[in-house]
Amino acid sequence: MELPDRKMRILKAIVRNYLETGEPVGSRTISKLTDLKLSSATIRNEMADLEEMGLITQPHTSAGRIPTDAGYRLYVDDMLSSERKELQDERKQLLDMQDILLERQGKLENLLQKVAKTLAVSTNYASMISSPTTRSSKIKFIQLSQVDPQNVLAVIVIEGNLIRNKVIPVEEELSAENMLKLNMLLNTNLCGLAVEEITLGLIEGIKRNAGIHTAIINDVIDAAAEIVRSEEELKIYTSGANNIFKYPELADHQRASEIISDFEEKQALSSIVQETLAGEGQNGIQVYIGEEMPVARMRDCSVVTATYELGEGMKGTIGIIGPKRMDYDKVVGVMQNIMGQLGDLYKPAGKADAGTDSGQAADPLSPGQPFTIPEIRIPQIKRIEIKEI
Amino acid sequence: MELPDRKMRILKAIVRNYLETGEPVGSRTISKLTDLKLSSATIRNEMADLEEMGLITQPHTSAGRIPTDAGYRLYVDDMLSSERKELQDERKQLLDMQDILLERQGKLENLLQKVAKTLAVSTNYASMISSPTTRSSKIKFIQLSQVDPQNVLAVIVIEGNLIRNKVIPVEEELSAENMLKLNMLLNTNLCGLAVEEITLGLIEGIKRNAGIHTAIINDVIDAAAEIVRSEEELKIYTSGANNIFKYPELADHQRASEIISDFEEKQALSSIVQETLAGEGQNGIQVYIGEEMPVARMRDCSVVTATYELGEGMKGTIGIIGPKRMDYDKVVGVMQNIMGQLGDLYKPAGKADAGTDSGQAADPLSPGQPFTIPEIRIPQIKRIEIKEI
DNA sequence: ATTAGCACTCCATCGATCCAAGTGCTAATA
DNA sequence: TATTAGCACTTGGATCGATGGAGTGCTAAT
Repeated sequence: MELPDRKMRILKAIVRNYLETGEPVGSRTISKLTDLKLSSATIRNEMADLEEMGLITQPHTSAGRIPTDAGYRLYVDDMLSSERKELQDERKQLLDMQDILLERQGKLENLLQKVAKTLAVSTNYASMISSPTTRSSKIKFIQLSQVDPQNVLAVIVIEGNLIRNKVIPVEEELSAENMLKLNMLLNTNLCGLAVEEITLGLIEGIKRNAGIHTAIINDVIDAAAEIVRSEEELKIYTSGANNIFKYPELADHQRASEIISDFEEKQALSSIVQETLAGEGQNGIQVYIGEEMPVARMRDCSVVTATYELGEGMKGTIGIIGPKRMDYDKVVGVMQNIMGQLGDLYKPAGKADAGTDSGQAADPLSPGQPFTIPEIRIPQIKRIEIKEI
Repeated sequence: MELPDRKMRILKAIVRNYLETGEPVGSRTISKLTDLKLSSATIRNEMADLEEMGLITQPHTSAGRIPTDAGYRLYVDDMLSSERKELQDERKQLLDMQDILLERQGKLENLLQKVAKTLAVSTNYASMISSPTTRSSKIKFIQLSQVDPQNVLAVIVIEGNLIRNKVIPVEEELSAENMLKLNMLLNTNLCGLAVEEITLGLIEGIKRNAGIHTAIINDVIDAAAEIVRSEEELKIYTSGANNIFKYPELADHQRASEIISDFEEKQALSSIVQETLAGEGQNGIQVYIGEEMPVARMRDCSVVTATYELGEGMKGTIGIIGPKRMDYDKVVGVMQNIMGQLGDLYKPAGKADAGTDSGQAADPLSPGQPFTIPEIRIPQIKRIEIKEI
C-alpha cells in the first residue's frame, strides 16, 4: 500500500503518539506534534481520509483516533524496511548491561532464563525464548555403562556439548566385554552424524552388525537410538508476564487471565515459535499484530519474534509479547541486540573459570573455548581385555 | 485457645459460609444456617463476643462479619486436629484421576509439572511443587570420559537414578589409562556415600591417593566433586497462577501482578519451600494464613504446604496458594491424596514398558522395578589393556 | 437466657447533570 | 484549490445526591 508522504507522516505521528499514551489522539495534538505546519482542521481532513482507508479508527464518535491493525502493519513495515540508524545507538546503549548478563553460564537453561528476563526488564513487555533445536547437530560421543545390574546408563553428547541421558532398564546384566563392543559399535556408526540422519533403517543395520545377538543388546540399541532420535522437546522460558498489567487494555480479568494462562501452559507460545521458525521475516524479525496472531486468545496482543542462532543448526526463537500499541522500534532494537549477543556466544571467548555450576542439564558453553567442535572422533578404545587384579 | 462449643459452632458456620460466598455473613444467615435453633438476635450477641476476641471482624459498621486471620487459624487447627472422616471419601474420589495422571513418566520434571497441574485443576487455586532434595541420597555411579581432546564428560548417577552431568574443559587430553584409573578411584571412594558426606577433606584425600599427580587430574577431581557437592538447585514447578483471578480479593491489578510475578520468579516460593522443609506440621501439612505467610507480598493469601517423600531422603514440598478464604478442608484432602500417591511411586510397580522418553534430565522412575536400589557396587572394570586392532 | 422490635449506619446503585475533548461541516482566506 | 477559523454537535467520564437494602446494637418483653 502506497501512501502520500503527508498522510504517511500523519499516520506515523498518530501511531507514535498512541504508543506512548495509550489514549486516542486528536487532530490538535498531531497539529502541534508534527513539523508540517498544518492546522488541526487540515489534519482532521487527512484523518478522515486515513479512516476511510481503514488505517485508523475512532473508539467512539467524539474521540480521537487510534490505529487499526492495518495501520500498525503499515507503520511496522515502514520501520522494518527503512534503515534504522537509531538502532545502532540503542544497541550500543544496551551492550553494557548485556555484557554483564551474558557472562559465561554453566547451563543453557539458566542462560535462556536470564535472556528472557533481560528482555522483559528492558522492554517492559512479556518475553519468551525457546530452547534451540538440535535436529541438525552432530553426535559427538555416545557412552553406555552398567550402573547397576538392572540399569544401563546411556549418555549422548551432541555438538555444542549438549547432553542427553537416560537410564535404560535391562532384564539381565551385560558382560563388560559386550558393553564395550556395544559402545564401539554405536560410536563408530553414529558419531559425526546429525541427529536427523539417524533413521530406523540405520539402526536396523547396526543391529545386524552387532555380531552379538541377544534381545538385551537389541533393546539397548533401540533405547539408545530412541534417545538420539527423540524429538527434542521444545522448552520455552518466559519472563515478565506480569508486565501486561502495565497496559490497561490487557489488564482486565478476562484477558489477563488468558494471557497468564497461556504463559504458564507454554502450549500457545510453542505454536508461535513454530510459526516463527517456519517463515523467515526481514532481518530475521517477524511481527504479528492483533488478528495476525497465530494464537486466537491473544488477538489483543502483538508479538515480535526473531530467530537466534547459537551454533550451526541450533536455532531458537525469542519473542516479545505486548499490547498492540507496543513500542515496535525499541523492541526491534533490543531484539537485534540480543540476537547479536547470542550469535556471538559461540565465537571464541576469553578464558573463563571452570564454572562451579552443574546439574541435570548440559553445559552448552564450554568456558574458555570455541563453541563449535573441531572434528568428530571416535573414543580411543581400540580393544579391551579384562583381567582380575 | 478454648472456645465454648456454641461459639465455636457459630465461628465455624461463619467461616464456612464466607469461604463459599466471599461475602460478609450476617447474623440472620447464621441463624438459618446452623441447627442450633437460635434467633438472629442471639447470634448477634455471640458475634459481638467473637469480634471482641478478635476472631471475626466487620469490614464496615453495617456489614456482616468476616473471619480474621486468628479466626481462620482456629478453624484450621480444629480441622487438622480432628479426625477427618470425609477425607477418606475425597481420597477415593480422586484416585481414578490420579491413577491416570501418575502413570510412569520418563522424566521427573514432567511428573512434577503434571502433579502441579493436577493440584491446580482440582482445587482451583494456584499450586507449586518443588523438586526433591537429594542431599542425603547416595552416589551410585560415577563416570568420566574423554569426549574430545578438550573436554571431559562427567556423569554422576545418584540414588533414584537421578543423573547429573557436566562437561569439564581440560588443557590436555588424558591418557586412556589415566582416565580409567581416575574412574576407579572416584567410584571406589565415593560410591555409596551420601551427597552430603562428600567433604573437602575427603576430596583432598582422594587427590593424595590418586597416585598420578598432574594438575589436570586434580582439576578433574575437583570438578567432579563440585558436581556432586554442588547445592542442587531447588527447582519449582507451578501451575494455575491464573486461578487467582477467580477470587476478586486477589484479582485487582496490584495484587495480581505481585502474585504472578512471585510465581514467575520462583524466588518467593522457594522461601516457602524452605520454611516448610524446616518445620514439620501435623500430618506433615502446614498452613500459613495471611500475616503468617513467609512472603510479605503474599500477605493477602494463604498457603497450604506439605512435604512429600519420594525415596529415602528425597523430600520435596507441594503447596497450594489461594485467598485466605480458601477451602481448607478440600485442599488438605487433595494434598494428603497427592502425598500418598507420590509416596507410593517408589514402591514396586507393575511391569512397564521401556519408556520412549528421554532428554537432558534424568529418569527417576526406573520403569518396572523398585525405586530404591538394592546395593551399591563399583563398576566391574578391573584392569584394562589397550591394543590396536 | 432468649427474642422481638426499632432506630441507626453505611455502602452500593441509579439517574441526572455537567464538562472536556474531539469531530464534521461551513464559510472565509491565501 | 488547499488551508484555516469558527461553531454546533456528540459522547463518554466524572461528579453529586437521593434511595434502599442489609446489617447492627440496644432496649424491653418474654
